[in-house]
Amino acid sequence: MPELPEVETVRRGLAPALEGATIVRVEVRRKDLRLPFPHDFARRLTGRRITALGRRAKYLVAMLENNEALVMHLGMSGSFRIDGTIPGAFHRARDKNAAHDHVVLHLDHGGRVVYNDPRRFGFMLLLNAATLDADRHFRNLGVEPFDAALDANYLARAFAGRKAPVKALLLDQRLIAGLGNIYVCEALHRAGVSPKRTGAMLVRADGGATAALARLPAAIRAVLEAALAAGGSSLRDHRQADGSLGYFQHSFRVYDREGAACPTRACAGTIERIVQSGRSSFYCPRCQK
DNA sequence: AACACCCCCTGTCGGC
DNA sequence: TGCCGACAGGGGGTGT
Repeated sequence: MPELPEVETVRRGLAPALEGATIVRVEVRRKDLRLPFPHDFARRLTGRRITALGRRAKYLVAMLENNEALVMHLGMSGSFRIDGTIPGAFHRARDKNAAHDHVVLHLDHGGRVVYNDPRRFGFMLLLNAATLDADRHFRNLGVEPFDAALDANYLARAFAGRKAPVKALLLDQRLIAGLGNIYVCEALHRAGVSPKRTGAMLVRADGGATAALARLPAAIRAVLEAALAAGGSSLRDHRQADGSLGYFQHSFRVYDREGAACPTRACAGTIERIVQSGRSSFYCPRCQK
């Protein structure tokens, strides 16, 4: 499911259940997800206290007292739910898709955090917290969208000479970490930039950002902020850890709206769907140039 | 290097 | 109703 707003919403939902809690038992119900579970996964988690739950890009990072970090990626269909009695947290009943409950963390306060992932594109890692940034999953990650380092100059340098379409470049986690297909489509629409434009086309001959490129950082942050305020987007009934449904999908301007009228004021365009690097792009050919 | 394509896996939906 | 192909919020590997 998740892009940055969804992962961050999951983090906020799980934090009351995990931070300060000690893992007393771990159930691992299969040998792997997208990747094999780390060696001695359950044993290495058992008895450990979680000091903080953070996020980097689309990764959740649970810091353990013993200087290891439990890194969790939700892939396309991963979700967490909280079972049992946890002060300050919401709970929801187990659903019928319990067949895809792959990991259960039993915590010392009596509650459980359950990882469910039908497609199993998610994965978990146990890494040395001190050298997390050097791990192959982290070392190439680009700037966080809310970091001030994401500005017109950064994009101009990153896009210069690139023949790939801006759609693909914004999806590249090595440039900006945390964007996915939905929010790239939405940000491009807000900035009035066609997903088909190449990186190089958005950079001036002198290496500076074009006006269109300069609109992107604010457009990215605006859509992410709005999505965070809505608790993320819920597709196919995906629920947040607290059982609630994010509702930003009702605010999509282009994503999954092929054939609909462009919502831009005074634009008479119609949203189209095209495929770029194997993934759908939704945009308005009229107001995105 | 940079880019396009394929794969992992399961579920759902639209068309016939 | 059932079957079948297309497609889905990600990311990593491979080949050109």
